[in-house]
Amino acid sequence: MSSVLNKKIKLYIVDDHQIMIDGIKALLTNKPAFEIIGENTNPINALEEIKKNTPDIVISDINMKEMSGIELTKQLKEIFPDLKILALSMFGDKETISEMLEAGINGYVLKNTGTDELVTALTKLSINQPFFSDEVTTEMMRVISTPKTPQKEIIHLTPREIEIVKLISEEYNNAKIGDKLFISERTVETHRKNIFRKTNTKSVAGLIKFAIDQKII
Amino acid sequence: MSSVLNKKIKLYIVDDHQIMIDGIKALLTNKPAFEIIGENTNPINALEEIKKNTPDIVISDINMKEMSGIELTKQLKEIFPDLKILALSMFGDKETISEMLEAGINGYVLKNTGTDELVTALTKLSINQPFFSDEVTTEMMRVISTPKTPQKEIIHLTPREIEIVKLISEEYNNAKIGDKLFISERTVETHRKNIFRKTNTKSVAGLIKFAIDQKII
DNA sequence: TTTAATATACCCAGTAGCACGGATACGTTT
DNA sequence: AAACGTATCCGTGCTACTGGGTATATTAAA
Repeated sequence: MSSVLNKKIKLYIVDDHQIMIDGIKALLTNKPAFEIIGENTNPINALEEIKKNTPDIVISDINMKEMSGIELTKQLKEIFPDLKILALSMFGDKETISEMLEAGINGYVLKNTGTDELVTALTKLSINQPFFSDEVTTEMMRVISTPKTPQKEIIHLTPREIEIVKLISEEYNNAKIGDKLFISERTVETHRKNIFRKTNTKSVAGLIKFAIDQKII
Repeated sequence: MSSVLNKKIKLYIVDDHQIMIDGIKALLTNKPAFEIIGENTNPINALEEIKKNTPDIVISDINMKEMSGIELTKQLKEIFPDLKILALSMFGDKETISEMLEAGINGYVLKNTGTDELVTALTKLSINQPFFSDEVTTEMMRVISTPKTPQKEIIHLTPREIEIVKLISEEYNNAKIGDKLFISERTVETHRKNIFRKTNTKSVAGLIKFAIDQKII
């Protein structure tokens, strides 16, 4: 704690939106514990600046044009494992939270939560404690408590099979598919058989639904 | 212009995100031409406050929990047709822009554009001129220049045909469908034929994609 | 090196779906 | 009332797909 009292906590702000940066700065003007040593609307430039003049905490948006906050976090953590990173985001969806946690985030605050929360988060992070908005925590709990993953077994199709599926979805018949791929119609039939077996479907109808589900088409 | 010089332009800020409100306020602190007479993170409450103490310009976010900026704009414009409304949004997608224009928006600024732009927009609006961010303008031009709408003709399937489509999508074959609907397999085939003709598809693959597109399944 | 997976190809028997016929019933328009 | 469009129904053949095998060359993994 003593170090916290003796010297200011150096902050660096990365956010696509200048207004958001200004908002954060406005919030912290009357908080002498914090000192903003830099800001940038471009995460790539921010990365370079942080390398030269390293802050204690980086406040970063997640959804940015040039580079995602997830990527930025990964790169920063690789160079400065002790650097604290506070994610600031509009959304608190499962995937993003999971990815940010894996990247090594120290805190996650939703942009629509109270302003005090930001200060609380920064204070926590400065004394090596994590901080997450309630909504984020709830989402995290939900993820953890989910009875494992629905364990829908991963169906693996070979590259060739995926090609065939795509052509089937484009309404080609077996003969045409054979022509297109320079293989015998018999071979196409074999691939079809294997595909239906693997995907547990018994008609093109089911196959197409599978393909859409798997984002093959 | 004289009125602008003589008295301050009264602003009201509506945004889900307190930080964003603070950012806007910070931006305008050294702009004596503007006076912020109110702010709210809840558009419904904002609507009530604005009714009581009406500003010259309302700066509003578009994507808000309780009520969209589009709805807020409509309601405000109904009561105060001369009230200027400046939309502030993360995104500049076609649909949103169109809807906002229909609602009677006076300006549209993207949150990730420069801070000066906000001041420019407010100034323009105060002298009864519209203002739109370049990105928004570009998108608007694109919408207008688009050769009409792709006019995808509405394909009408009869209730019976829709039933058939559903059953096909569930991997039933013609015989089973006939059994289920108490009709001959031949009749099912006729329906199929007509469905393929109407939907301009030539295999189940295309039909399923059509059905998903049309939200039949 | 043996094993497993992938991609290729074929045969054959059975059948589902398609093309091409034709038919009846019902409502709308002229 | 006649004409028209739409929805419903049915039969006959032919073609394409299905499902059961078997087989080989290549590559990746153990």
